[in-house]
Amino acid sequence: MLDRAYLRQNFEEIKVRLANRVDPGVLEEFAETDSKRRAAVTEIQALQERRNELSALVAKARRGGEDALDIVRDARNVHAEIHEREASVNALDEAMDSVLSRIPNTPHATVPHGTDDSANLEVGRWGDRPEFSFRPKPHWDLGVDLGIVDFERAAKLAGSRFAVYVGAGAKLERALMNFMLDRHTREHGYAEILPPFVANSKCLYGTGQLPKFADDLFKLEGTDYWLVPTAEVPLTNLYAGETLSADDLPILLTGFTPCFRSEAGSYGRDVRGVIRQHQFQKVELVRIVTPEESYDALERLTLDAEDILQSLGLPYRKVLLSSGDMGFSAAKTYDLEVWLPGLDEFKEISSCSNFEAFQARRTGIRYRRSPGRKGKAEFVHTLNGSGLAIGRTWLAIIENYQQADGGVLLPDVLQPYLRAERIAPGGSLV
RNA sequence: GGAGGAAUGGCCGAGUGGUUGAAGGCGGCGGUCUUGAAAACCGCAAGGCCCGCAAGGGUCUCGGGGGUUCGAAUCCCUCUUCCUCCGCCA
Repeated sequence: MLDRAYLRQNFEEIKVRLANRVDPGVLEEFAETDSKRRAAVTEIQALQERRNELSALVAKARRGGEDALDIVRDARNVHAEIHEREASVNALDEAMDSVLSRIPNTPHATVPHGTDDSANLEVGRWGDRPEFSFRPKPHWDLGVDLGIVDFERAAKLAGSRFAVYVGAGAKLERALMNFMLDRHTREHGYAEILPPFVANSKCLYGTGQLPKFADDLFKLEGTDYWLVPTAEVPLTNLYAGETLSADDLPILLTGFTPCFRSEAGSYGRDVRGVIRQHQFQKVELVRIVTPEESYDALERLTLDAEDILQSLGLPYRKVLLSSGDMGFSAAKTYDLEVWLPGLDEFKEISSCSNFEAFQARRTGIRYRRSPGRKGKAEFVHTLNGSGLAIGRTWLAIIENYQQADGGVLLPDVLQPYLRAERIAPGGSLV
């Protein structure tokens, strides 16, 4: 969330910056709630001051051997009045939290203004699209023909939008997981984390999925557990509520999890293949840094994701999202879109964002510049990005490396993991 | 799942109803001494919120929430987490 005082003091400016991102009514609700709350707090604090004075008088009188019954009577009245007003102060506090949690992050100055993806800016392109002497198949045909993915049997287990990976398909998924984690830990300096695949409400609130996007999540009935929609949730919340020292930063974390998304409201979109699933696997990158280095960190984190695409020889483009297309919590986002020859389009495979202090405020991650207790604790900046979505990498590989005979070549870097050079037309690794 | 115990500031640890926002120690910061460092000694140090241009004032905070009381770190209820024992279990 945004800082309450900062929002109050820069209200008109922030209103302009959030133009395409929030209903103006929500900002008016903030201003109104804020002034109501402050008036109520001021009142109740004056009453508390009166109560404390009277209590001190009672203590003094008792020490002098008097009973001070009249003072006690006054104090009792003040106590009752405080009690009465407490409820409305609490309600205003909650209203304040509620309205603040519905206000998205302010876009960075370098973010293009716009209402949707049409204002996005392509900032880079890498790799040559493969040329085929035949018409390249989409992965759903290719994968099913090879027998390495099975949608019909997956439907028996869990329904639509699930996949069962079989044989070389399963091994390819596992190889990608290992390759990505190895690369990020060995070459890019990330620490590997294997977190729980469920998280509680507080964590999802902290990273911004709740309260607004509960419909996108799976919740475990009768519990406060949610299936994680991304490893961003556990990795960022790892340090929730902690005050770190400057020496601890930057913190670089990578982790593999399955990601579970209800995909409510996406009926009819990307229904074929493994583009949009209720469960997909992903290796995530998280950086926790000081405010002054967060934009440099965004560039580096994005390059870490790009390195995976380049190592795998997958052509892609890099897109700077417009203010209208960015996620709720982000201040700046790059999307990496991989080329899919079977589908004949670029498709998002990684989304790398700087959240500035937005998530740090919600999760309570602070740090101290100078050691010890001297020096105020400040909020850190958090960033994350996919490094990469494994399911989409899987399909990008089979579509880009497909051969005329129906087989698939394997990128060099994966061959040691799979101990094979290609997937033969029958689906076996050879 | 059952039975007990615990939770205090950066860390350890006192504190069972009235200047205790909190002794003491460690750690931190500043200083004296020293060529420098160490040691020793002296001193300084919590955060949130509200009012205020400011100086400053007020209020809340001893795991979270609620209650008793004129007054709660201290008494009661509840939740969470951790520890010990029992049961179950990959």
